[in-house]
Amino acid sequence: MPEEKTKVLLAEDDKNLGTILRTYLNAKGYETSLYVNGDEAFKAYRKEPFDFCIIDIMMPVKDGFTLAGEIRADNEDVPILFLTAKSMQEDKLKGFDLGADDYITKPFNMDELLARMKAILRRAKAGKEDSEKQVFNIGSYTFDHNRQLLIHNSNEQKLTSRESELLYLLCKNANQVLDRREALKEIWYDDSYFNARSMDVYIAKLRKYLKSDPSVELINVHGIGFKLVTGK
Amino acid sequence: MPEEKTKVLLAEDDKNLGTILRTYLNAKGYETSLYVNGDEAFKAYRKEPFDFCIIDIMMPVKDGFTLAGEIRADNEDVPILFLTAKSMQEDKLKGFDLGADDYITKPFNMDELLARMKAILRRAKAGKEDSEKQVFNIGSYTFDHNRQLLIHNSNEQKLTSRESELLYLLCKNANQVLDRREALKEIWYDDSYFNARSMDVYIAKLRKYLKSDPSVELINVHGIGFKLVTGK
DNA sequence: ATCGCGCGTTAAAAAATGTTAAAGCTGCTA
DNA sequence: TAGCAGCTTTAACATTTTTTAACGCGCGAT
Repeated sequence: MPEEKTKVLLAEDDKNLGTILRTYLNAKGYETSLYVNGDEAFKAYRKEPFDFCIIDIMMPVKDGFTLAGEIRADNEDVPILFLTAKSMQEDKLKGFDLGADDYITKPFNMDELLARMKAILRRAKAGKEDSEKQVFNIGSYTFDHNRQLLIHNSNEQKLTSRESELLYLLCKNANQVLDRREALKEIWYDDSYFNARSMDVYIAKLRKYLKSDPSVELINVHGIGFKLVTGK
Repeated sequence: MPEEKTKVLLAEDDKNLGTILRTYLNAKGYETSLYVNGDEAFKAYRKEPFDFCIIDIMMPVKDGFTLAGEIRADNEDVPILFLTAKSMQEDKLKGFDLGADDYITKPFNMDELLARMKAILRRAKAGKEDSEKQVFNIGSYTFDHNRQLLIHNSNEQKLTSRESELLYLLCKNANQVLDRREALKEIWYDDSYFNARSMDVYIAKLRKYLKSDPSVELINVHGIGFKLVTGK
């Protein structure tokens, strides 16, 4: 399967540097479009989406900060990397609060630029996978495993780590039996007598938290484990 | 493919300590050669290249500073770590500007020595191939690891080194659990009780800095570590 | 039915963490 | 070199989380 090329928007007013960069990035497998000021770049951006933006801060007509702000207003996920002059004062970078992912100071090594791009893209990708389905609906409850939060009618119950991990396993096995030993090995790394009793204590706690919705039940399967029955 | 072992040059005149160190490092997978003075060490160095140098400063015939200088003159990249006596004044080391990567004071813990070696080697490696991302977006905050700055609504909070390093590790593991011990070994080189408590103090500080955005949370995972949960 | 074992539940004990402040260090400056 | 300022560690105490203990009940096999 032919992999989709990453489209790079490059906004750089120095034609010399810009051309070199574009050539370099194209050689590295990126589909790079060069624009010599923020205005042109934004016009192009509106016509077609890009996967990555490299923006020089100091440009005529429309500077890099403004351009980045406009792009961010439209899309808060697309990675943005700034090119800054070495002379730029720290306080100027202060305004650099609009969700740029990184910056690099001129003059820079093109390999380093590439390395940073890759790091950002890798991270963005990982971020998407991470934030997958960690949120479950349990009857009228909502459980956010990542935040360790159990929400019911706009009131939030913070869960402890153990509570959250146990509820997470139960949710993954909703309406199925969660085996005691499995859970113990997963959370306590060892199914000893005391850990088993500890788990029972947590089951009791979860029942308390979940008692507001009678259609949700946490029932025991004698000698086997527990089952989270969600009402619907 | 068999991985190439890291070759370590160890210059230490105390034969007792030197032998123990060599044995320890060899057990940890480093190919270690021991020399009892700077002269012998440099002769060996000219014959074959090393990947890492551990040099005692006070040695007969040719002292550690001289040896390090000679090695640096030949190769400005090879990592050098000094062993110093406790009595040695800080300012003597400071004046020595021959590109040592670190030093450790006798008597030292061998695990700590190893941890520092690993840190230095990791940095050297990272610098070459994959310079890491250093600007992170944490909810409505922007964290610049390089400048040790935490920016929110165009107001800057300067961070101390420890704060910045810890936040950096947390960001690299955003929405994942950062293991306590990992962080301690990375930043404090040693996970002792007091270092762990120190880390807790820094966690509290970071929480204060980050409290302006309620969608950002720094939650504890009991007995394991911490997790930086970013809004979005 | 009844006996043993697994489970429900609550509370106390133990361990880990939260938080604040003071003590220790280091580098800088007058 | 004394003193100050910033940073880190240590100390002390508060709070939270987890584990252990204790007691009682009910399921299920005999």
